[in-house]
Amino acid sequence: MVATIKDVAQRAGVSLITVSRVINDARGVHPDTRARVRAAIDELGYVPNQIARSLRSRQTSTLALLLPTIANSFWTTMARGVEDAGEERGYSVFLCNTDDDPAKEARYLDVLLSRGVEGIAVIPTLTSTVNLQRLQARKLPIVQLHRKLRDIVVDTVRADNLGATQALTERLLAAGRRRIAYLGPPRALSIGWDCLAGFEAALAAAGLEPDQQLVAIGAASERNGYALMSALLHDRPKLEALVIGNSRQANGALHALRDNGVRVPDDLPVATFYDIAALDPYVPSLITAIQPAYEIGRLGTRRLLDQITGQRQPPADILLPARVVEYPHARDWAPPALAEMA
Amino acid sequence: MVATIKDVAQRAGVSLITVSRVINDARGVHPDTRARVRAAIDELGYVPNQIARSLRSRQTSTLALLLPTIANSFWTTMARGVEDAGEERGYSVFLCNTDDDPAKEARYLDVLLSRGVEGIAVIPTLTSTVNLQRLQARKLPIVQLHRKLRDIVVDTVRADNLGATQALTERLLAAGRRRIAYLGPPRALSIGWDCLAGFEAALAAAGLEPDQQLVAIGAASERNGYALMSALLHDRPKLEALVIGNSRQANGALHALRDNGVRVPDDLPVATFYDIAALDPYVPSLITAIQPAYEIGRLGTRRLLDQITGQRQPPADILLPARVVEYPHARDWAPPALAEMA
DNA sequence: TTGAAAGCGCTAACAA
DNA sequence: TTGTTAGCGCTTTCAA
Repeated sequence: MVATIKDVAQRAGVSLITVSRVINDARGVHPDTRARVRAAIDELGYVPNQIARSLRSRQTSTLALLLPTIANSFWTTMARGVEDAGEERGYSVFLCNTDDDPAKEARYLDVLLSRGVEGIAVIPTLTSTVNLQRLQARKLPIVQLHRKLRDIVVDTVRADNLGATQALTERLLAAGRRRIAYLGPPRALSIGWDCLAGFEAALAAAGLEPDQQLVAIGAASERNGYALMSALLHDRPKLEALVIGNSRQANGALHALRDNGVRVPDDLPVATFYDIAALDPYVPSLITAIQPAYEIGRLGTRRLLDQITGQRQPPADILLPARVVEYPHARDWAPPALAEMA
Repeated sequence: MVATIKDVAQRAGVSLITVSRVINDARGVHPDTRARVRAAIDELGYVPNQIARSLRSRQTSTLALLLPTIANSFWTTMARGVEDAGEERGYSVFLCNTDDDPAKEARYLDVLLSRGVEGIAVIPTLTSTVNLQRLQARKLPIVQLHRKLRDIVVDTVRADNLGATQALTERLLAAGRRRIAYLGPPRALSIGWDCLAGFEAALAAAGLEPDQQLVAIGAASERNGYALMSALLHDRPKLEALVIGNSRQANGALHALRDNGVRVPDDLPVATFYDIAALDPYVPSLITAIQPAYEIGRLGTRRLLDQITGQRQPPADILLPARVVEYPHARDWAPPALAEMA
């Protein structure tokens, strides 16, 4: 059998509680006693049973992250921020793939409640409100990441999408473009609303009327990006530039441009939300806004941990700036000299 | 306070154990009683405490996956397979980023042991052996994914890299190429060894002597892929084709080819391990072997769960076939007709 | 079909 | 500085 605290106590010739104090680094244990207990722990290969500890102390040192899917590097970059922030404070994280399905999300919440997670970071679906209200009723600390539901008041950490889209648009304006089209996700999403607002703000600042004929809005899928782009090309051939508010739509739109013989950026400069680094010399030159996925996860989780440890602050909506860069940009590794090689 | 089994029992007018039987779907409870208990559960919003349950029953219904990093879609595709297989049987999964650091791996193992995970799926580092032996000493079920350590006997599920590299090489041979170079990771890695063996097997089957001057081996990084490729181009200008055994090296090598004005595939056809779908119309045409990451995770976890539930079979080394495809390949979505659009 | 008693491994509260 | 007692919420064992 696996060693318990009792075995350690016997071997060290002390009581259970003394061992407990040693493994919890509590003060008030004589250094000699401590050393004896430590020795016994090593000899037995004792590992404290976190389950028993949790049952008694009501602390599990676990968090959960509900995310659309782990099979997408944008979300997992964020997840990595969550994990790292958790690890800093001794917390483990359950990752749960909701597939953006509220029912699946609800099922996971039961599991997570039964496992006693101390806080939940969530990238909510459009209709997560009821699920999150249930958590609030239990007073479970929550933080929203990346997306913001309006009908609920909780800490939120996300990118400044309005500012980013405004910056993207300004780059195109600065290059002398005027007939700028916009392609983005539905306004019902916080992101969709913000991106469009940023686009319009930039136009307004330049003294331009937004032309509704140049605004194409639809579901944030690759397929739909292709469709919307095709329609724009068909109806409004004289585009001078393009802003895209979503990276999946951007993929589809780039396919459509390619299929229609439109070269990027020679025929049409494109500014978009995007984050791909793998094969950058082959990607067409783009102006891109890179959302701080890792920082969103990390800061959000720190706020969550602050809630858990009782440092409750009023819920805030925190916006982190996106970085605007041009692709292809410099490699993050330098090609080594030939002489360096073995 | 949160409702416990005791509250439910009181409300339903039965004993604790009867409630326990209901939530565990045990037989031998009168339908009427069952209904009464169910009603009490709903009224109180009772969720069983998995911690208490685990302490008593010694079952946590949790697994762990130790992987290099969650911020890489190859690993998370595999992780998604692990999660889905776990969910099928009611298991939650802890994901742990080892960053390929055995010390970090060891630290996570302590946490996982203390949390009572019932099994561990691991993508081992080169020097994980000691860590894994510690688990074996505790009789904790293990499965290795994707990589195979030689010094330890446990279930392993991975891609048939030998067969895949052989198939890649054969494609180039079938196209009439003879002076084929090979660029891959160190032989000390199971993958490195297998890929090189597959390359050589294909040459041998075609009656060709492998030319050691055309074989470049080094660390599996993008930077190193660039360096190895540059050296090959410098020393052996008359290459007719290229096989690459690792996707990070492939990225670097493609950079190097581009920087040296070598067009792919016109000047040099390239066959490689690769898995990128995002912007395929822009990626140079490649022959690629796609490893079944999801299936590796899923099958491996099923084997792990079989071990846990006592269906122990002798440890096996299971090879799943890789798919060989040519990039750019067909989109997995069809562009919609313009008429379809709103 | 139902229940009473014991105890999983640990820590909180109190005592010496 | 060290120890004793009780009990976290549940399931196992045994009994009715």
